[in-house]
Amino acid sequence: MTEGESIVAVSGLSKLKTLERKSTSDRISEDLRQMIIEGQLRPGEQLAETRIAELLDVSRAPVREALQQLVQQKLLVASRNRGVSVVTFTASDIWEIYDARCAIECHAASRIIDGGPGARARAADALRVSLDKLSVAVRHGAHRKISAADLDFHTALVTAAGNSRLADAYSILSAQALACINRLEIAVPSGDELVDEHGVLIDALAAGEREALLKAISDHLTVAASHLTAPQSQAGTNGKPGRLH
Amino acid sequence: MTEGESIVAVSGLSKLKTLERKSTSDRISEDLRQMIIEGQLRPGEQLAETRIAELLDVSRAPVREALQQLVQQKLLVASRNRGVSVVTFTASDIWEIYDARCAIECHAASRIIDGGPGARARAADALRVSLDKLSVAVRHGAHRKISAADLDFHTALVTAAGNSRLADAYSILSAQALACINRLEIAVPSGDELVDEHGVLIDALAAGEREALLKAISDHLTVAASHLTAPQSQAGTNGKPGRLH
DNA sequence: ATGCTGGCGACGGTCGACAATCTGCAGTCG
DNA sequence: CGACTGCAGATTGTCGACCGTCGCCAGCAT
Repeated sequence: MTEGESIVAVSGLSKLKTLERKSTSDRISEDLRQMIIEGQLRPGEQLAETRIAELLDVSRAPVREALQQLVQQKLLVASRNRGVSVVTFTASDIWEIYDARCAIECHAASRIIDGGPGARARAADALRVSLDKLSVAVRHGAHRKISAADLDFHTALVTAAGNSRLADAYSILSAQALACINRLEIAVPSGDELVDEHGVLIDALAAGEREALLKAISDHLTVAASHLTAPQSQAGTNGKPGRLH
Repeated sequence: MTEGESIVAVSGLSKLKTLERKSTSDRISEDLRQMIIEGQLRPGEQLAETRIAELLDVSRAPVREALQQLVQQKLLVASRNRGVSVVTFTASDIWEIYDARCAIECHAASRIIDGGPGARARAADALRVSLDKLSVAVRHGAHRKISAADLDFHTALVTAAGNSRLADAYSILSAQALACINRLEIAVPSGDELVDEHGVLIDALAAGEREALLKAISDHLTVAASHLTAPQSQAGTNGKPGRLH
């Protein structure tokens, strides 16, 4: 009160400020989301409310809310009176996801450039931090870590545009893309190549080269989608059809 | 079975195929959504689960699910242990919504043009149908009808791109935009002008003029956002701040 | 007079139980 | 022998009730 500083802050008690401020349903939702994204749940697998509830030793109500959240995030699909099951992605789903990502990322990048040199520099700095984490993950070698860092980079790009609604829409697409990637254990073409590709994006952004940046993002996503839709390395060049898993 | 035609279809019973296939929570959600969109609920108004439940003579469970859906659609905001309240839009919210709409609509338009002359023609036809409805609404004169028809036109544009995820993301933005428009009973600058502006979009689309189309969409949305954020006609030219309602 | 503390009312979060619905299989009729 | 009908099991949809938490306000101490 007296100096604009809370008494909690000056007495060093701020560390216990957050004592589990999450509802049960949110925790369940986040845990399940992570399991789906990391591919620990098979596509099409039925998730019975009762089973999850007694597995977690909670009532069905919070489980139900959690499942509903994930349905709205398009990670689960619900059938009336038949419960929910883990989403199954077709090749056209993947194209949709990456096309939508392209829409949001390109617009975000364009808006950052519109923001002037200062905004460009700030965004580039933030992206460099994400890129460092990505390169660390690449060196470490864990698939899940790499893909997560990859998507974090792109999320950072969208976040830098400062439009929370764009970021919200992107987070849904990001989760779906991660689920796709992690389900088919595709080795990234080359870890270093992945880092380089993202580095190119940062350079174009920092330089303010709009057209080059937009094309780089678009190409980057198109290539990624291609790898996901023709993964078996010898399955031929069938573009659209083919169900994954 | 025998000829690929269901016996239901050939016996003319298809009309009763859908007999109220909606869950209670979905009906509640849609009704509330409509009320919020049409501005029948004041911004910031508290919505107590108990009150709604006994008002509709149902249990709290389906009401709770409906409210959660609307929270995820960003039409309600939830505070822990304090229930939900109708969303309040600030001027920066409006800019966010219209910026995000611009991202999705421009990308959709671009993809339609990518689809070639056939796709352009189909999309233009669909949009002309929406434009007819809009002009009818304009002649009829009801504000709510006009704004709804306006958004339907843009939704048709996004739908024509054939990306369901893009369409889903757009529907959330569309609802928010409608809520903004209907809350402040802005008379559209001129009904005919509104129709003309959309007609220009169709022409550019049919002609396949990508750059002109993208610019037209962007300008169209920017102008609309400007009208929403400086509505009082004498409130000065303060761009960003200012809380609506 | 001002700030803290305790009680009070209200609301959401969670729970266990009942009812409606769907799926699969067995039984039966043509 | 095939197809329709009815039953059984399981799961979801819905309900009423309890408990913890939050915001407000009166009362008290300073």
